[in-house]
Amino acid sequence: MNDAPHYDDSLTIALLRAREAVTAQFREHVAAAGLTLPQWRVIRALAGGVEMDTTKLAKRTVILPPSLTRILRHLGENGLIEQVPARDRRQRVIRLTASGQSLFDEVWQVSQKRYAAIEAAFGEQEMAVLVESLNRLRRSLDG
Amino acid sequence: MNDAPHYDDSLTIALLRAREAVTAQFREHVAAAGLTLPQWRVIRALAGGVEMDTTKLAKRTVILPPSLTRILRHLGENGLIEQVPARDRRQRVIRLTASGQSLFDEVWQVSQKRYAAIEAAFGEQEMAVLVESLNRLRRSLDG
DNA sequence: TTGATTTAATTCACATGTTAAGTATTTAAG
DNA sequence: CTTAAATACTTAACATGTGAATTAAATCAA
Repeated sequence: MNDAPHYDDSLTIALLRAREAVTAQFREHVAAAGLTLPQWRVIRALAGGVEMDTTKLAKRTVILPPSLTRILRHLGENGLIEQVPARDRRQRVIRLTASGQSLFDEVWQVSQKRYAAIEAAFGEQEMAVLVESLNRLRRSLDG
Repeated sequence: MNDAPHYDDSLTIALLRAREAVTAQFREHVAAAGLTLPQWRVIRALAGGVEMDTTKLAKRTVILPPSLTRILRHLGENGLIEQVPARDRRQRVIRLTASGQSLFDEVWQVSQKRYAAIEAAFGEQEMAVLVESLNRLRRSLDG
């Protein structure tokens, strides 16, 4: 009926704003640890002794390969990650250093609290439903 | 119970991936028109003769002021937007040129089809519920 | 009216997002 | 065994994200 863009109702904008609101809950304490949010996603993916090559890491953290290359350089320079020898010499297999795991442990404690606070504010049940819905949306578009 | 990060179930990652899947549906035809997605958000916000200052535009398009400054420079150089004299001379009030509106009309036709396709794939009802849920999440975190 | 404060926008510096092209290694075809 | 194709990353170039500092104009207090 109305061709005018209903801006605030659009899915794309709603996703942007929701993401902005959620990341804001984590940005402060992650930055206090000297990390950006993408860097933190990488650290988090490797926590607990996980070893992973760049391709898997990129998919898991939702970071494009060129960005990940730069992020791994930063983290390596700060002594938070190290490279593991791999059979396939094209691959870069990465893991956390002891220092990286320590930093994870610190930041993770606060992150858990923030996550719990979001669940408390929004509703634990509704949050599970929302995550399910988001993942279903993605599957319906990928396939 | 389990301290290990349940990566794929996390709200932040689910939001990232869902957004990635949705924007992928629009990126191709927007790029074919010579626009990036943030540039398109700005064009879209101004469509139909809307005039807006930078602060409102930044909030509406979810683009931070420094980014918006650069985007407006690009769009101005391409003759898609122009400045409107404002009472408050600190403000930059912007509107589309005729050329900008034409480009909007073209791209918007395809965008509507893509949006409809997403609704068809995911479900119109579920989509409305999802958008409502995302906006409620945001309100519960902002307040 | 003057001077301090607030507001609007830009600039700067650095990090990430995005696409295309390039390099090294592995796999597979012949 | 040799070479073409595929794979894993990296580099390059440009656009945007992000926080801090800067500039210009409007507002407010005294």
